[in-house]
Amino acid sequence: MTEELLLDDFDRQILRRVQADARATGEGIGADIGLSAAAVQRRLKRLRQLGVITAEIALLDPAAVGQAMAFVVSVEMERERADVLDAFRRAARADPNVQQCYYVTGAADFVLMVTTRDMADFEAFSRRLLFDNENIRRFTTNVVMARDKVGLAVPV
Amino acid sequence: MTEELLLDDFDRQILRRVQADARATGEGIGADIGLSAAAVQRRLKRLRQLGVITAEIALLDPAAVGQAMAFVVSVEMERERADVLDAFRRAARADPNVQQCYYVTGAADFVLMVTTRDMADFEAFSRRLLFDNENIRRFTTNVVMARDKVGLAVPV
DNA sequence: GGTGAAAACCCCTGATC
DNA sequence: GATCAGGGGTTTTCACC
Repeated sequence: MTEELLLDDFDRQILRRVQADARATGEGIGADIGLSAAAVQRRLKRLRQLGVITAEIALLDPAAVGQAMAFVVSVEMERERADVLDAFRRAARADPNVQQCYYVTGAADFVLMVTTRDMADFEAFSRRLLFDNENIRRFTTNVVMARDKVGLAVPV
Repeated sequence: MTEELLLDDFDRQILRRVQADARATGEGIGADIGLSAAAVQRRLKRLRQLGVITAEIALLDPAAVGQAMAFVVSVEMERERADVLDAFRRAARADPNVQQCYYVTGAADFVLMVTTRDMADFEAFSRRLLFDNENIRRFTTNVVMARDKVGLAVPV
């Protein structure tokens, strides 16, 4: 289990900041929270090494790169055998149209966030990952009409 | 509508790279795709100005900051009146435990990705946003047991 | 329009206190 | 944690295609 007690208030303020803007400078952050630029950088380095910061990435406007459509797909497997679940996991993980894959409790076994260029692209995707899969009992698709809030930021 | 034709192959390669690592240097990227560091930086600047790159952010390990639990919540509204939908939208957007909120077609009206510290935290959240809301007909919650793939990267 | 090369600038890094 | 010096990355300018 990862420890949370390794973070003090400065760390949390830094994390809040870089969660919104990974390009914020040590000097800018330090000026706001009352730390020198070097101290902020030292803490950032530590937070990366500890694995608290897992990645720093660029977010793209899906429409701008031609990925206009998004879908929420709930998948119910035929039976919950470990090898069957793992096989689906791997396939979902490897599929470029799958943005997110969650293994969940409840009626569904998996919930996927999928982005595609258009409807034809989604049909190709669903055939590839869903229809041609004997182990899937059923799946339901919700078409995303509006992405009201999209982020991976976590309250800290 | 945002145009996609403004991107050439160099742009797409750069986008692919920074989607995985926003701290990649212009020199490193340029070496891989056959461009000078300056050219890469020029293109990155343009991609930011065009809004193709909407943000550069740090991703945190939820467990490391004490946000161990995640939920997929499907919400069905009592009736689809624009003002009712907008009110829910705003509330979801403002809630720190709501990572993502999608307005969708199908049985559900909204799908939310929610993270919380623990079950008590989720109960407080659901009371706050869901139970105390006259306009919600019903909602279903799926507890996330494993985050198999989590990202916002888009195929480009 | 685009690029590559070099200088200036800024930021990060490491050593020292 | 702060300060300062050194190295590296980014940004700008410039000449060129």
